[in-house]
Amino acid sequence: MTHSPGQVGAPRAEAQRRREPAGVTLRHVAAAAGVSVATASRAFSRPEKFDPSTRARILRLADELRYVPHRAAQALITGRTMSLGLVVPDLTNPFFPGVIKGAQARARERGLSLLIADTDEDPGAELALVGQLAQRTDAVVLCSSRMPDDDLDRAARLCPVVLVNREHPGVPAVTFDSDAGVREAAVHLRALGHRRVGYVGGPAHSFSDAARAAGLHAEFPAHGLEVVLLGNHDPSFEGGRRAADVVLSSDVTAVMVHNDVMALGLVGRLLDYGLDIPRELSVIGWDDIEFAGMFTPGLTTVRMPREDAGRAAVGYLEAALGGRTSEPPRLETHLVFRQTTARAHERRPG
Amino acid sequence: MTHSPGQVGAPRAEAQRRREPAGVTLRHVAAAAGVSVATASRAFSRPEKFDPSTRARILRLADELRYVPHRAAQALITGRTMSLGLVVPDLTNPFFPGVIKGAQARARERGLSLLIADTDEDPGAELALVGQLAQRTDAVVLCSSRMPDDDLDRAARLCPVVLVNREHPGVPAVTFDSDAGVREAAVHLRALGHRRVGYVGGPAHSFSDAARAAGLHAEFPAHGLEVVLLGNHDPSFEGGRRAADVVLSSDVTAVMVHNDVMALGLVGRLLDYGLDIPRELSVIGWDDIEFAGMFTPGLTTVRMPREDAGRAAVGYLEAALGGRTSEPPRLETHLVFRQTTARAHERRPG
DNA sequence: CGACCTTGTGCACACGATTGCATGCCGGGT
DNA sequence: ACCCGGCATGCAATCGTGTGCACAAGGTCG
Repeated sequence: MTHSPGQVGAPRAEAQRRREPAGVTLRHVAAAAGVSVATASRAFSRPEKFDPSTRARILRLADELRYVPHRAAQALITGRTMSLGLVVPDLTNPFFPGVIKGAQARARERGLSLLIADTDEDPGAELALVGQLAQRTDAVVLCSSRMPDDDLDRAARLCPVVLVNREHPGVPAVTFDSDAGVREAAVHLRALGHRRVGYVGGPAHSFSDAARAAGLHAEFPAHGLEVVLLGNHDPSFEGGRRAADVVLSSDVTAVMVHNDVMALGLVGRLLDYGLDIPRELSVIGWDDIEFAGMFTPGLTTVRMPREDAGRAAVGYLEAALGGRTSEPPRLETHLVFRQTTARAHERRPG
Repeated sequence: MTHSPGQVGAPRAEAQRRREPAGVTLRHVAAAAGVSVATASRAFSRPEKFDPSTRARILRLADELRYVPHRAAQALITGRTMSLGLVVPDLTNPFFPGVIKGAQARARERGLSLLIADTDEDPGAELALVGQLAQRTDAVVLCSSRMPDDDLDRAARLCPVVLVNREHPGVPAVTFDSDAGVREAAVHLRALGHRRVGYVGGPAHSFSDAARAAGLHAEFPAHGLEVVLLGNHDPSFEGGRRAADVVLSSDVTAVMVHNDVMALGLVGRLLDYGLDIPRELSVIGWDDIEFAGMFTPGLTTVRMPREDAGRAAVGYLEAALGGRTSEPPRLETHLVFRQTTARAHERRPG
C-alpha cells in the first residue's frame, strides 16, 4: 500500500540490507509463474482442487529455481517446527545410538528432524533440557529417563512427550515386554540344570531395573527357578566388575545381569579370577548391544529391539501431532543364545 | 491501522483462531512493563545504552511471565537459526557418539542446538542430507565423511561447513595429528624388538586410511621399522576377523590396525586360532574406543581425542558465524598402552 | 537564550509462508 | 436474459521478533 504494489518482481532492494544471498523465496517462483504468492503456496499444500496445468507449471518452476521453503517462516505461521527432540542419558552407552538411529530413520522418512540431547547422566538436568527442547521442537521423546516422577509430570505439561523404556501414569510410552525374553531365559537355564539364579541389579531407583527384577520374579519361580538378588550396582563396565565378588560368594550357578555392559565387566573380572565361564557360572545379559557378540566368550543376552523402539516413538509422536491417536507399542524381547551359558556344575567353593 | 491501535493489552482475540495456548510473547511483557515491543526487544539485545531501571524492570517482568523468545520468529528475522547440523556415517560406530557428545556440550554452552544426521554409511546420500540440514541450520560439521570431492565442494557452497577427520582444499577441518601417536607407537614397538610391522588398512578410498598409512610411512622407517601393507578391509569387526588370515600368513611380528573395532575382530579371530597374543603377535589399534580397554587382552591403541574434536568443530563454526575468523585445531594423538603389545618373538610357522 | 548533542523510546516495516475471505470468470438452469 | 453456483486465483492480515529512523526531553555550550 505504501509502495507501488504492481511490482511483483524481485524482492525489494532494501531487503538486502542485512542478510546473505537471501535464497529464492515463494515470491520468486510466484513472479516467474505469473501468479500470486498465495497461489504458489497453495500449489504445494492443496494439490487437489487446483488447475493441474497451473500447478504443474508452478512446481516445475519452483524446482528449476531451486526453491526450498523457509522452515522458520513456516514454523512461525503454522506453529509447527517439524522437528522432534530426543533426550538420552548418555550417548556413549551403546544402547542409545540404536534407538536414535531408529528414531532418526523414521523421522527422516516423514520430513522431520531430530534434535538430540545428552543429559550426561544427570536426571536433575533433564527437566530443564526438555524445557529448552520444547522451544525448538513440537514434541520430545524421553529415553530411559531417570527423571523424578513430578519432573516427568511437569515435562509432559510442557509439550507432548513419549517415553521409551519407562512408564508413568498419563504419559504414553514405548515399552519393552520382558516376558518373552525372560521366559526363554528361564526355560533355557532350567533345561541346563540350573536351580538358583542370581540377579545383578542396576541403579536402585531405575525404572528399568525394577521392571527387569519384576519380570524375573514373575517368570522364574513358575519354571522352578529360585531368584537370588545380588544387590544394586552402577550400570557400567566397572559396576559389573565390582559385582564380581558378590556373585562369587553367592551360591548361584547362573546370573542374569541388568545390562550387557555390566555383564561384560562381570565376566571379564571373573575370568581374571580364573573362573571357567560358562562351565562354572552361566551369565545372561540384557540389551544385546553390538559388542555382546564380539567378546569371547560371546554373551548370551535378552535382546531389546531398540531401533524399533526409536521408530515407534517418533511414529507415535508424529501421529499424535497429526491428531491421529494411537497406542505406542509394547515391543517383544527375545533371548539370544551365545557362549556364556552352559550346563550347571558345582563350583569349587570360593 | 485497521483496528484501534491504543489497545496494547493481550494479543487480539482473533489470533487464537488456530494455534495452541500461544505462549507469552514480547507483546505481553511490553504491555506489562508499559513500554513498546521494540523497547522490550532491545532490553534483551542492547544491554548497553539503555536506562538501567527500565531494563531491569522489563527483564524481571519477562522472567515472571515466563517469557521465552520464539525461536522461529527470531530465525525468520535474523536469518540465524541458532542451530548446527552434524553428519556422521554411522551412529552405532562408537567413534561418533564421542564427537557428538563433545559437540553437543559446547553447543549447549553457547545456546545452540545440534541436529544429528546418520547417513547409514552411504556417501552418496551425504550431499542431499547436507542440503536438508542447510535449510534448518546455520552451518554443519561433516564427520569422517567419505563424500566424493566434488560433492564436498558443492556442500561447502551450500552452507558453512567444517570437516572432522578429513581434509579438503578450501574447507576448514578439525584434524587429528597422527604424528605423536604414531611416533610413540614406533618407539614402543622398536623398543620391544619388532622390525617388521604390518598395517591392516581400512576402506580403500577413505581419507583417514590414507592419512594413517601416510603417518606410518613417514615415521616408522625413521625408527628402523619396516612397514608391510596388509590390504584394505571393511572397517568393521567382521572386516577385522577376515583380515586374520592375511596377518597370519605374513611374517610380521606386530600390526597396526586401521581402527579399534577391526583390531578387536582381528585379535578375537587370532585367539580363536590359538595364537598367543601378545606373545606371538603385537596389535595396536586406532581410536581408543571405550571398549578397547574392556576386552581381554586390553587393546593397545592410538587415542583420538574425539570429544575435543566435536567441541573444536562447533567452536570453530560458532566463531565463523560470529564473523570471528579462527583456525580449526589439529589435535594431538597419543599411544595408550594396554595388553596387546609385548616383546617380539619368532612365531612358529603358520 | 537558542542551537546542538545525547540519551531513551516508539513507529512502522520487514522476514517468508499460510489462509480466510473476496472476487472474477464461466456455464447452466429457469 | 438474468441469476446462481462452482472454481481458480488474488488480497491482505498474520505469526513474533529485530531494527532503521524519527522524535521528544534534557543537558551543555556559545
